[in-house]
Amino acid sequence: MKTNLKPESLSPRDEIETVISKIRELIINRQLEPGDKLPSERTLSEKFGVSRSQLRLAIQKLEFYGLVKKYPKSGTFVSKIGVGALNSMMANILHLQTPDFKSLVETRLILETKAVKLAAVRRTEQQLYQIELAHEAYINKSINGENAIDEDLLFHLKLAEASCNSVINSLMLVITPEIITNFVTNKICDKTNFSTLIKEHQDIVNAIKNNDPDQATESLKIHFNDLYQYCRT
Amino acid sequence: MKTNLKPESLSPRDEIETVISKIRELIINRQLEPGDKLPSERTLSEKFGVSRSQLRLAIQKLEFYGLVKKYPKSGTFVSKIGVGALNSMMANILHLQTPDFKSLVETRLILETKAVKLAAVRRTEQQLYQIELAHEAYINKSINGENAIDEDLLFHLKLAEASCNSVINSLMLVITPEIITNFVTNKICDKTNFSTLIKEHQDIVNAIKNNDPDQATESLKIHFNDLYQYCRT
DNA sequence: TTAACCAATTTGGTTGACCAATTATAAACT
DNA sequence: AGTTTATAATTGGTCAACCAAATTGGTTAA
Repeated sequence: MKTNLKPESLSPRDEIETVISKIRELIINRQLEPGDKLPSERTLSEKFGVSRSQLRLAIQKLEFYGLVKKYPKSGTFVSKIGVGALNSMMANILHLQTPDFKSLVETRLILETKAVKLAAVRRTEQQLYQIELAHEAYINKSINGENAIDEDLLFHLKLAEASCNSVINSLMLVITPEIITNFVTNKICDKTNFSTLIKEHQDIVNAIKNNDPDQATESLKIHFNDLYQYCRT
Repeated sequence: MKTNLKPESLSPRDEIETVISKIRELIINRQLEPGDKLPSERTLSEKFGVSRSQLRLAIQKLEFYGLVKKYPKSGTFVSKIGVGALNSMMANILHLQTPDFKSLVETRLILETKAVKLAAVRRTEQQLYQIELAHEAYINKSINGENAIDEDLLFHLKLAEASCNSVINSLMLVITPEIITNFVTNKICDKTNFSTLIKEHQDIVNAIKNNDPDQATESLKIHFNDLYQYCRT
């Protein structure tokens, strides 16, 4: 039987969620409306019974999801979003699960498929050169029989850059490393031989060079065929 | 003529970028290899001439993009990604522009189009019910002539949830509020009358209900026709 | 009455000191 | 000599005090 001497003590992580829950209740109870200025950090930390640093972390998280907006030395304001949406989004944030590998891969496929399509239309000469450079580096490393996973990653990052869509590029930057690190453990790559992979890369490069978005999309789908299969299982 | 008495003083934002640049140089010069443990925060802050809090913020940013991994009370470690990729990603992070509105909308279209397609296949009965509930709320608010932008947003968030892809759902949560707030200023919505919008929503709901992914995709494209046009301009 | 200015207060941002968990080191016992 | 245990040093995490910018309210001069 646990004595549980300190029932009020929570881990910092839980404290952050507690703060978000409390702020959510304030909004639900209409004590805090969209557009309103939040009470000062000191006031809220005292009101919620947490330290100011923990409260700041909670607000930082809310700001990351765009639910509040901070103005330095001035105050923090609730975003001008409807109460229902605010409520739902906060519930989502509170229940956020750590992303599963399959969702990561699936999302990567979606984003990169669109990225190469856009790249074929929008790429600058400079970006095309960067892609070709990365492609050559991949070839040189690969023909020596060495593992060229680094060069492969770099090649795909350059594809995302050439989409000329800053959001796609950012999102790819966020989800790619997580995929790479899990890749090593899940052993999904190195199924085919390197010469096939080189040719698949070359097809993508050519399509982008020729400003052919449909061909670029098709070439990428072929290249990612294994990944597509994986997502269906 | 400016006297510039404190040439070394930078804004905190710039200090963070300075720290990332310095860490990047360490990696380029092979003084820090993938998988290595970084020097302690105190050591690095002294070495770089910044306060520990600023250094922590820089490392927090690197961790967000998956370039380093923190283990509490133990140390911070460089992710096991190739040097070339690390270098390129850090350069990307340093040059990250604040996302432009068109990229945001374009990415939202990509993600939500795929989300409804997946939702039509994977949605649970509970998720379908949530979507229908949000749809009815939208109708009830809309037929009174009131602005139902909140209910509309909620409806679309439920669609993303029903995709059963945690990453898509998270990304939608991140980019949606930013779009909404800019929507008000850019005045892209309220072009069509509410009865048309209700029917478009209804078509999406029906397609998801009937587990028809292609129809769901098509219905959403019709609904987002104005947005597609906007992205092409 | 109005506008401009100034001081006091409030704000988020920043810092150096402290904390507990972890790890490295060395001593001690078998 | 090898293993275990005790101890000291190092680590990232946390906190309360401090800082400068921004706001606010009142006062004064036009």
